[in-house]
Amino acid sequence: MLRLSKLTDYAVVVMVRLAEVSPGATPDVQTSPGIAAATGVPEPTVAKVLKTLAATGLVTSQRGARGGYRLARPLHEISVSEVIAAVDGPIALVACVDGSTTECESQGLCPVRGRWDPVNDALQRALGAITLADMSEAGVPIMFRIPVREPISLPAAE
Amino acid sequence: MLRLSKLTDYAVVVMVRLAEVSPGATPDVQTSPGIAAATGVPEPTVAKVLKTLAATGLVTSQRGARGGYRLARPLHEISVSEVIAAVDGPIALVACVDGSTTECESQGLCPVRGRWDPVNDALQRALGAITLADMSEAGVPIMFRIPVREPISLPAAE
DNA sequence: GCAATCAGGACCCAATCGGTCCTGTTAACG
DNA sequence: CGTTAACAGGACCGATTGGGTCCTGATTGC
Repeated sequence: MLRLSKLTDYAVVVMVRLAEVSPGATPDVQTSPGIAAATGVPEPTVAKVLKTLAATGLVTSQRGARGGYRLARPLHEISVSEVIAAVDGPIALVACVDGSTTECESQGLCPVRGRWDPVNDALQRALGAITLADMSEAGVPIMFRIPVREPISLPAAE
Repeated sequence: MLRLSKLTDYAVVVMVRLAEVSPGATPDVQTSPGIAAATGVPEPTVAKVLKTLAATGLVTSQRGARGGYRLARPLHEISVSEVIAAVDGPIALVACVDGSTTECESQGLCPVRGRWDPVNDALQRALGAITLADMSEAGVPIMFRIPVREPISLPAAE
């Protein structure tokens, strides 16, 4: 596998979307329904992702009426590994990473006890070197981006 | 997550074990039950992993009586990414990697369409640079290794 | 010919993820 | 001051997939 969850994908989509707001705009925050409408991701899922991201500090929230979410840092300062860690938990390739010595039933027999650590480390460095800005800019023509203002409440048909 | 399956872990254990045989030894192959006894991994699981590895060419098999398995290449020529790809399928972080344009329901809206590609590439390079030899040597004192000869049928108690 | 061993399935159970919903709590606006 | 809009933080369920076992062949050495 090594296939990460859709939630992480959604998180990237949402955060990139979150960056599409002028710093001095009147509502400098965006609401869950608004982002859902703009990205096509179901509202409850967007809300769930946003709450998770807010809990880990990658985005900041404004409660109450006229509230919403805002990026805690610019895109180019947020690495992919941070997003993955926030949504999917710590990046660990295998169950017996460290500690948990009681877990492995084949205690002294397991020839690779803790050997995944360098692999995890390499992975961490590779993912830490890529920022959301790298995933956002280029690749997708600007014409495909939905403008921020106007939540464009989608008709029920679709 | 990004937590890969136990099968991959077992595959590494089994292959490292497979390397613990002298090139000119009388039985230069090892059987599934023998490896299972030496590593502590359940026999059926070992057999399953071995069959998968044989199907992808990472190990070669000798059928019939006195048969068994043998590493196709030395440990230091087998990268972690190969093992992962063999057991868990191709390394792809997200469902919509390429092709499968019909999959994404939020077609033109998805701002990161195909943006995971550089991430996957970085991952591939990171994992491709680490070989099984890197995971085998050091870290585990040689005294913990079970000698190859003598399958030491474990007592039922433990 | 017999026995040991791999090959390649089918199969089931459990864990986990994806997704939805409900009930607070907060804060702006009239 | 009340109402409303929006986040917070759960519980909850269904579907998918992985982990693991087992069974029936095919092959080869003795």
